[in-house]
Amino acid sequence: MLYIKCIFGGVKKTMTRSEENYIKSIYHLDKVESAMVSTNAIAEEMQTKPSSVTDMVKKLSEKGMVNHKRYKGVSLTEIGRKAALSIIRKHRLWEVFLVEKLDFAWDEVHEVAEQLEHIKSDALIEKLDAHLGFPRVDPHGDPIPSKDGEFKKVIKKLLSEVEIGAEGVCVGVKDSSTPFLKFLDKNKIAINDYIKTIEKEEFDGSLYIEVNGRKVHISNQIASNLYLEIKEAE
Amino acid sequence: MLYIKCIFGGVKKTMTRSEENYIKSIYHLDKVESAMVSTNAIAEEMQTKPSSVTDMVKKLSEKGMVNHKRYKGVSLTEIGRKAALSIIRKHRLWEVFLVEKLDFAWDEVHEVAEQLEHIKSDALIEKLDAHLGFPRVDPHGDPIPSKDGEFKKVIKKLLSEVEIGAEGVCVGVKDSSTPFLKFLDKNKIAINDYIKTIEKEEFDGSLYIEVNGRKVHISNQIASNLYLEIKEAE
DNA sequence: ACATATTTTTAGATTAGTCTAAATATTTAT
DNA sequence: ATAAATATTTAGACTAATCTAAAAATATGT
Ligand SMILES: [Mn+2]
Ligand SMILES: [Mn+2]
Ligand SMILES: [Mn+2]
Ligand SMILES: [Mn+2]
Repeated sequence: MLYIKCIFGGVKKTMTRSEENYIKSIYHLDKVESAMVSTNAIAEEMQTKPSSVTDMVKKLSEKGMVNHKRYKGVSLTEIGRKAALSIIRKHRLWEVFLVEKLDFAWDEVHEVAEQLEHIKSDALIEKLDAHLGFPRVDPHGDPIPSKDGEFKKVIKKLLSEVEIGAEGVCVGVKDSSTPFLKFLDKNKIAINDYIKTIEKEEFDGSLYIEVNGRKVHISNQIASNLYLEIKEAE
Repeated sequence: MLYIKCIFGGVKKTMTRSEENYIKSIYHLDKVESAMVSTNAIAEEMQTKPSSVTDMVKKLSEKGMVNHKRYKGVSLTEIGRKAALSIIRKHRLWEVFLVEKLDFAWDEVHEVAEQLEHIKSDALIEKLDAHLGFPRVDPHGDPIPSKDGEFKKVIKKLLSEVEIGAEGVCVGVKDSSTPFLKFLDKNKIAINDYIKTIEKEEFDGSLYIEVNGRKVHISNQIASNLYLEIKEAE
């Protein structure tokens, strides 16, 4: 197994690729549910078996990356959270690189970034960050954590959940799957477009909207996967 | 273990990171000795034990990447050679990227390229190649194989082996270690500099040369690690 | 409350890659 | 040509990461 030293929040830890993938999964699950993360949920996310998860969770727990209460689930420690953010930072910076510099489409970058995020070199990621002009968000609108794990909180709401008449900049997608992103490309809806909600169809919950002034009719499923930045009314 | 399909010379093969590193080592050893490569030589190159080499060689042999005669050593098959060149291509393209785009010094890129060379994505490496303007050589002057394993043969000679009075462009280094590259930086000797040999010191074999017109005195050890492109006298 | 269903953990096996120590083959030197 | 030295392979063990099947804990429904 390949071990290379890295620094997370000032604490030197060495993690295998598998450990990193688990930590990242746990982070993502932790965010949406905010309770303890269940073994089955991790297994589902990682496309693996619950028994494998139990094994890995034990190891991560011994390393101080997660808190584990038998039969009750896991949560990230501060070190684990920092580690997760470090990997997410790398993943998103590489995604920016692939789209901005190498001309990949935004639906093609995930698999490669999934590999690149594990390259171990602090100098590399800092120089990459500079080369890209210190981007704040990735091609899908997701924020890029800073070196020490901070990130800008965007006040955003799903298009399906804003009141009719609301308007704002499209700042992200919830689903990053190829079919969805390709749909958006085809319908010329992109990050940073200005969107107004015009009317909601009672029957199917579909939405009449304006994208940069152009009228578009989208299903409720589409609307449930697009984020709008909402200006707080003062 | 992580397996991702890749294409080498039209033949789909999946190789682990470890297999790739072995194949690359065998390729490098094969080139200098051109006889069969010995188990101990591979163990030395890979910083591992002969018994581990034997195991891996068996696996590579079953996969059709090397020919193995028990107790006699190994040589690469055509598929193995193509695989090695594919990895070397990636390694050197990434080195160019690190130096040209991310501002790494030429003595800092090897370790990171050693990781990046294993990223599996044909699209990635083709787009990277284009992004870099299809470079023919890496920062150390080593040629970059084309997608299908061809590369330009440079007629080059070690500075220590050319006759006195010979002159030509410095096209590469034999040793790529940090101390040697830093020495060259310090003494302002770089790839593409024009070098003339003036005189050889009988006593220690050291060499008086001119680098872009500037007089420099270098030891025989330095001269034995610098390549000059020699113009064939017609 | 208690039986049933679900979730989680344990036990034991498997594969890749490595190691040490011992056995075997080859090379070298007398 | 034989013995000694060297090189290579085999045998057996170890760790990391996974799996299946079975056991144990927790949650759910009536
Ligand atoms: Mn990954
Ligand atoms: Mn993304
Ligand atoms: Mn490598
Ligand atoms: Mn190089």
